[in-house]
Amino acid sequence: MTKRNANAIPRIQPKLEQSLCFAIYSAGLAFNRLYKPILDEMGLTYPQYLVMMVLWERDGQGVSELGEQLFLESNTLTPLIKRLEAAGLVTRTRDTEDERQVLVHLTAQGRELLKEASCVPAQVVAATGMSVEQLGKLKASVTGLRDGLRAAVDEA
Amino acid sequence: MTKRNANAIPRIQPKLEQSLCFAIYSAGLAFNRLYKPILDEMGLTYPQYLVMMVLWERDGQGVSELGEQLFLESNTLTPLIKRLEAAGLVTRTRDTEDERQVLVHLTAQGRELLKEASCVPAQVVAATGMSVEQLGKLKASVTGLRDGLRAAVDEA
DNA sequence: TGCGATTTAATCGCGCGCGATTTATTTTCA
DNA sequence: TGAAAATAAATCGCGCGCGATTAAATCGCA
Repeated sequence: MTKRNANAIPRIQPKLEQSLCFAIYSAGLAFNRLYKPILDEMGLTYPQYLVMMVLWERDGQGVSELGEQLFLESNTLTPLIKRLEAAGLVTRTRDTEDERQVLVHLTAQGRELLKEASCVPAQVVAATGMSVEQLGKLKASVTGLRDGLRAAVDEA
Repeated sequence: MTKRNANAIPRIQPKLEQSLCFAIYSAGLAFNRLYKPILDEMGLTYPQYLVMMVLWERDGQGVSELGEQLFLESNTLTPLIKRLEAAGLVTRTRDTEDERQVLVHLTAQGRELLKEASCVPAQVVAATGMSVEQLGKLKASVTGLRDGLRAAVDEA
C-alpha cells in the first residue's frame, strides 16, 4: 500500500443499462408476463406454480421445507398455501409427530393439474428463442450468481 | 411429417431445479436481499433506486418515459414516484406544453443522493464474487433473454 | 371546426415478499 | 423435572407489479 485509500470503495455513477441486477429484475418481469396467460388457464399465479412444482416432485412437505427450496418464508408461504387450499389443490394438516409443523399435501385435483402443467416448459422454452443448451448454460450461470449473492448476504 | 402429432407440444414434468425462470426469480430475490440493507441507509427501496438511476442519467422525464426504460407502467410508477416526492427527492409537475404529462425532476436532495449511491455498484460487484468480465457477459445474456421473452409476449 | 380516437396519468383491488412480532410446540440441560 | 432456548407457523403492515378502469388532455381528420 503506497497510497492512502488504496482500499476505498470505487465510486462510479450507477447506470441502469450496465447493471446485472436490472437485467435480472427486468427478465423476471418478462417471465412473469409470459407465464401469466399460461398459468391463468390453470388458475395459478407464478409463485403458486412454483409451490405446486415442488409438491409434484415430492408430496407432503412442511412449510419451512418448501421455503428452503423456494427461498421463501412462512410469512409469504402461509397465505399463498391457504389460497391453494381454498382452490382445492392442496390440504394443510398438522403433523401428528410434531404439532409445530403443517404438512402440505396435494389433493387429487392438485395431482391432476400436473397433466396440464406438463406442456408449460416446452412453451416457455419456445418463447425464449434460445436452444436448450444455451438455456442450460444460462441457468447454471444465474444459479451460480444467486448462490454467490446468498453467500455474501449470509456472511454479512 | 410421417407421424401424427409431430408438432404436438412435448409434455414433461416441470422441475424447479432445471428451470431458468426459477433461477432468474430466485436471483432476483437474492439481489433484493443484498440491496435491502444498502438502500435502507439511503431511504430507498430497490424499485425507487431504479427510478433514481434513470433520473440521475437524465433529469426531467415523464412517467411513461421512465416506464419505457424500467418496463413498468403508471399503475406501478405513480404511487412509487409520489413516495419519492414525499421523501423530498423529486418533484412532480404537469408539463405546460402537454398537460397530460407529469414531469419528474430531481430536487437538490435527490441529486445529492447520487454521491451516496456512487459506492453501491462496487459493493454489489464484490458481493457477486464474479469478475467484471463475467458479470458483463452474464448481463448481456440475461438482457438477450429478456428481450426474447418480451418479443414473444408482444407477438402473442 | 368539431367530434371521435388516442395518449397520459391516476385509481383500485389482489397477490406476493418481507421485516417484525406473536403463539404454540418441542428441545435442551441445569 | 422444569424453566429457558429453539423451532415452526401464523399474523400484520407496507411497497411493489399489474389487470382493469377512469378522467383529462391532445390529436386526427372529415
